[in-house]
Order: sequence, then C-alpha cells, then structure tokens
Amino acid sequence: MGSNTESDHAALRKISAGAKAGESLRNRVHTGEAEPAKLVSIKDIARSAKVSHSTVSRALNNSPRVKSDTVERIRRIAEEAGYRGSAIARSLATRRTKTIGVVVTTIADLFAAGVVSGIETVAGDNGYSVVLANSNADPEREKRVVRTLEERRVDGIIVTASRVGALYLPLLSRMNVPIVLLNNQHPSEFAHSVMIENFSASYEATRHLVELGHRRIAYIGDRNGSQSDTDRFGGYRQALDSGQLPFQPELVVYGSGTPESGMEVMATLLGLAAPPTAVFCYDDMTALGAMRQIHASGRHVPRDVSVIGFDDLSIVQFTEPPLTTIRQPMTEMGRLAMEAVLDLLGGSGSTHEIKVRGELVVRASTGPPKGKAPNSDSHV
Amino acid sequence: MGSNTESDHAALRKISAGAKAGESLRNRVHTGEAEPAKLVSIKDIARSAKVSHSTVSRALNNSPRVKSDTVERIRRIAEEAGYRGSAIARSLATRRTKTIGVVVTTIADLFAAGVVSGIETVAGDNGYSVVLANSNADPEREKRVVRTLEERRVDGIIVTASRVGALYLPLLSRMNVPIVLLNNQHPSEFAHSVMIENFSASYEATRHLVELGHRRIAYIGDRNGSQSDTDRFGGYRQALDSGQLPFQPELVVYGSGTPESGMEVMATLLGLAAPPTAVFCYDDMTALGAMRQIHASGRHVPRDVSVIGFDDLSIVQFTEPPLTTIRQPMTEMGRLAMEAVLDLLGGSGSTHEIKVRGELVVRASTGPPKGKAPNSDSHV
DNA sequence: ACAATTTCTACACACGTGTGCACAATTTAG
DNA sequence: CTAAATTGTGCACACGTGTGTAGAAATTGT
Repeated sequence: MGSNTESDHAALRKISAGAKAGESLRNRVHTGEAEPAKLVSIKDIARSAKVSHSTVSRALNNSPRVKSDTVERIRRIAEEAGYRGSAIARSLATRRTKTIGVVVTTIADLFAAGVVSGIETVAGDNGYSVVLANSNADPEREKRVVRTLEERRVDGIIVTASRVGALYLPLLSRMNVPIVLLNNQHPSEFAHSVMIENFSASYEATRHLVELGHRRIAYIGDRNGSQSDTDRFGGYRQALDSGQLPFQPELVVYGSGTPESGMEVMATLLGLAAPPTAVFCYDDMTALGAMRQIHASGRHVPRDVSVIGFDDLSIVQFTEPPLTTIRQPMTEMGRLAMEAVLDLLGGSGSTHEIKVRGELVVRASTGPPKGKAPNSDSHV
Repeated sequence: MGSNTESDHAALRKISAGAKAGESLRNRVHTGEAEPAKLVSIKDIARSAKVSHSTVSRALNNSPRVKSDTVERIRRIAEEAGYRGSAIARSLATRRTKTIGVVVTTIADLFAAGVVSGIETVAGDNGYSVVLANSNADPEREKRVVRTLEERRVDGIIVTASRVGALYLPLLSRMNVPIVLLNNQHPSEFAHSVMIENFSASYEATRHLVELGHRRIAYIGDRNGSQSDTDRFGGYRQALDSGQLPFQPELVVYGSGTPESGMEVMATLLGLAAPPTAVFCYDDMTALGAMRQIHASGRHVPRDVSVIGFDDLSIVQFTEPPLTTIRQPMTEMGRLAMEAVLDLLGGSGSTHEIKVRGELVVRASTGPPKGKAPNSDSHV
C-alpha cells in the first residue's frame, strides 16, 4: 500500500488541477458565466486511494469500522488534494443543515447587533452557521423571510427584538423546528424564550430616581405596544407606589424607540406646566434623544432633569453626561438563545423560558432634583 | 383531468399529514431526538398529479415546455400541500447555493451592522441569503470561518472592515468565487472593492478645522496600521500644508478605534505643553472617547477643543455636543458591494473598484479656537 | 488445517431537485 | 387521411454525501 502512493498523487493532482488553477495566488478577475469549477469530491479521493467512496466517507467521519492506517492514508490524500466536504450534499443526506436562521427587524442597531454577535459565536463554536434575515418590519419582507428559512431547511430559528405579529406566528409554527424568541411579545405561543426581567429592572430604575428624591418622574414608553413596554411601565408604577408618589398620567408619553422620537416627546414633557425632574426611558436610544432635547432647551442633565435609559448600549457610557441605565446583557442573551436551540436540537424535551436580570448602572445622568440639592432654592 | 382531483387531494393530504401534524397551531415542545419530519417533495406532488417529478419540476420553474393548464394544476396542488422546494437539493443539482458569505471582524458595532444591513437588503431582494461569519480577529476563528464558507459553497464573499491578513488571502483566493472587499487594506490583491475616499474626506475634514482658524490640529489614528489610516493621515497632512501649517509629530497619536483608547490618547494630547485646539479622529468611536476625556478634564467642546470624527454613526448627532464628522454611507456601501457580487455572478467580467465620497457634516463639536473667538484674549 | 469469529470494504440505495434526450401525443401541412 | 412538424411528458442520470447490509479478508480458536 505504500508503494503506489506516488502514482496516486499524480493522478490526484490531475483531478484537482481544475480547482487549483494557477500555482500562486492568481489575480484574475472572475469572468464569464461563472463556471462552477469542479471541486474534488470523495469519489475522486476514493479513486486515487483505490477504495470505494463509502470508505472515504467513513474514514473522514471517524467511523470505527475502517482500518486505522487506511484512515490515515485517506486523510493524507484528502488533505493534499485540498478536499472540502460539501455541506450541501451532507445536508441532503443527513437531513440536517447545521444552520440556524436569525430573524431580526433590522440589524443596524446596537441591540440587535449585540444579540446576533452572541448567537453567532456560540453557533460557530458548535459547527452551526447563521443565516441572517431582516424584515425591516415590512410585511412583504417578513413573508419572504419565512419562506426563505423554510426552503433553506434551517435546523432552528431565533427571532429577536421583533414584534412577532399575526404574520409570523402561523408561518413559523408550520416548520417543525425549535424556535426561540428573544425579548419578544408572544412568549407563550411558542414554548421557548429568552427575556430580560423587565418588571424588576424597571422597578429598580425608577426606584433609584425615587430615592434620589424625585417626585415628578416621567416615563417614555414604546408606542408599538410591546409586552416589554407593558412590563416596564408596570415596574415604573410599582416604584411610584412604593415611594408613595401619585401616578400622573400626563407624565407618561410614548416614542418609537428612536432618538428623534425621544426628542419629540421630551419636548412635550418640558412644555408641561410642571415638567418632570426625572425621566425613565424605554431604551437608551430614546434616552439619547431626550438628553439632546433637554440640552437643546438650555437645561442641564442631571441638574434640571435626570435621565435614565434601558439597554446599556456600549456607547452610552461615553455620552455627556454618561448615561445611567439598565444593563441588558445582549451578547449573553444571544448566547443563551443559541444554547437553548442547541439543547433542543440535542433532543432535550425541556422547555426554555429563560429570564435574565437587568442590572442598574448608575452614571452621571441622574442626580437629586434641584430642590434637594445642596444649593437649594425650592420652587414647586 | 378535472374528474379525479378529489381523490388526488385526499391522497396528498395523507402524504402531507406527517408535516402538518395537528390541525391548528400546536403548542407542543419540540421533543425527542429531533425527527426530521418528512416534508412534501416534488415526487409526492408528481404522484398525486399523476405526472412525473420532472414535469413538476419544470412546471414550478416556468419551463415553457409544459402545457399551461398542467402547470396550473400542479401549481395548485403544490400550493395546497404547502410545498416548499428544498434549497439544499436545488443547490446540489444546480451547483449554486444562492448564498453569499459575509466576513466581518465583529458585527457588534454600528459600522459593520450598517454595512451588513445594506448587503442583506440587496441580497434578499435578489433571492440570495446571507450567512454571517465573524472572526473576532482571532486567527483560529478566521481559519474556521473560511473553511465553513468553503464547505457551504457560498456563491460569493464580502469581507468588510477587517484587516484581511496573511491568513485570509491564500485561503480565500482558493475558492473560485467573486470576492468583494469593503474598506479593506489589500484592495489590489483581489480585483474588487468598495472603498470610501479616505484621502479627500480626511482633507476636507482637516481643512474645515484649518479654515476655522486652528493652528494646532491633532490627528488620532488607528494603531492597527490599516490602509485607511494611512490615507486619512495623508489627507490630514495635505490639509495642514494647504494652510501653511507646520506638521507637528507630537500631535499625532494612535488609538485602537474604541472610545476607551480615544480617552487614553486624548489624555496624552491634553497633557502636552501646548495642547491642540482641535482633534481629527480616525473614527467616531474614537471621537466619542476623545470628547469624554476633554469633558472629564473640565474643558469644553468646542470652546477649548474642537473634535471631528469619521463615519457619522447614527448616534453621533445626538451626543453633547452633536459631532461634526465625515458621513460614510455604510448601508449604501453594503448595497454597492452586494450589487458588485451580483454583477460578477451574472457573468460580467468587469472589475469593480468602487469609490464613494465621504461628506463632511458640520455640527456643534467644531468651532473657532479661543484666540479667534469674538471675545478674544489671544495667547499663542 | 479448517471452522467460527471478527474486522474491514464494496455495493446499492437514499436524500430532493434539475435536465438532456427519446418518445408519445397532438397539431399542422399536403 | 396520411405524413410531417410541433408540442408535451417520462426516463434516466447527475449533483456529493451518508449508511444498512452483504460479503470478502483477516484473525482467532480448536
């Protein structure tokens, strides 16, 4: 078996020549109707190793049923030929694509990007690839996205930070794969989810303001009416109660989660006869807009108005002033979601309803209200 | 042919029953060793339409060779059975995966996220899916990423915002697919690229500071030694020259593109005997850190130091003060890169070396230096 | 030395789709 | 009304891999 390796290699070179083309890295432009460039397959290797393709397949998959020096020989030949197994063919045969679909409204924001980053890391470490699908909240695109994931036969799906509407639900439930929802509003419909503990986090944030002595605390919510918003609002209410503060409806307004809308609704709040001395925002982006508006109106954060956000996006520690906020471990949550998918793919029948706690991070955008400050001049 | 549709459908229902399982949306946990759940294939449809699978295939692919009412009939049956063609099998047969790989150092920053967003949109509109691969600048992961893309037989690759190192080059060039580099440093090795016009943009930015009257203008570069950095530095130098300003080496420092490092090197600059009155930063993230440091040292932007960034990330218009910067159309660049890939896949032999211009966006972080301000008290 | 194991390999089929070619069915021409 | 042209459909193979089973080869036991 050692005697014929020379001729074997020669034969193989001829085979893989089409793939290797020029010797060194060639600079040529990819040209002409994209010739699919015959790659080396296990059959080619089988031929030059003088075994059947089944043996090659088993050798490369550590099957105990093939002689160890045969394995070695085949491995070497495969290596030298630059063999790369076709995930496509493998998927067809095994009925597993080692692929998970990640549905996201848009990836162009730090929250989604962080989550996807966490997902991708864990996926990659376990041999899974991530196909991205952003819907842009466009119904047409949403339908297309689902269809694509279906056709690609993804092994699992993670839906993140998207209001899974009436559209997704029936379509997604059709395909018989594990689905994990991340911070979504219909956690009960599907069995699996990863969520931030909105209520307690929100309570803690508002409580922080209460303890600083604020009595007029506003809440800027999410006008899309998400479950997260409801829960965060709940925590806000509870914290008010705990501080014996009256609930004042005019201090609750709703934005769309963008800085622009944050500015807009903050302007409304500042226009009140008795403006709030503190604002708890649904998310950091809104808080960014709120701060901007406060500054633009000639006021100061936190002297005139304290601001607190939600998410702890990587940038908000560098704003002026650095933002007090609830840290939401986005990457970690992505990780957890992916690990849940892996667990489910592994055959675990368990139900995942993972809750992660948000942590209050106190920075410089919150402080005592004017009245209670050292240099007091009480008004109101 | 109309007479037997009833029995046809009955037969089909039986076939697709395995896939449909319960009637309404079932709530059951995905359980047990993940049974791949036989889906309906063209063969199933062929059977109940009493034709061969080839005819079904042709009917669904608009082949002109099949009678139009047969097409209609097959279409209806496929529709009712909830047929979803297997992209896997199709890829195997056609040798096209309709998939493009996007390599990125990390997606958890706004630049990369914006680019990927643009890519995904165009890809989706053209029937392509995006598989994400982030390398985290980890050599081990980089190798794995390339291997994965190879095995998945992606039709094309876009590498973005990553220093394509000695590692990527030979590995990527092996696979015979179009590769487009986005803001990368080795544009010449591969034929195709999308890049921002660093030199002119940088010149314009620095020129803006010169025209405001600044004479001590610092440059905070990227210590990774990227091509972009070299070019931006070049524009900076040229602008100094154009204003007859001497080049002062101590005013050039290097960060790593994070706000943290921006703070660090800004501290160095502020510690100089004669600190700069303006700073041009390699990117917005660095600028964010620089501003933070300036504020932390009790100084004011732009009164004491003007700051200008690069990228125009969506958030920097909401910082305090809003940041003057160079707008880099990230989404658009992603679009262009994907369009280039599509063009190449279409057989165009043309070479793509796309340059996009960066636009100076003047906001409130830049202003005249103290000396030249209305309330002048000249020193130096 | 021969039978009974055990170890290894090859054959054949499956996965789901696309496609060249031959042939059947239909239409048109003469 | 038959022959020729046209149109519609089926057969068979290909794509690259995995895997059950049968049988060949090597090993062990008597």
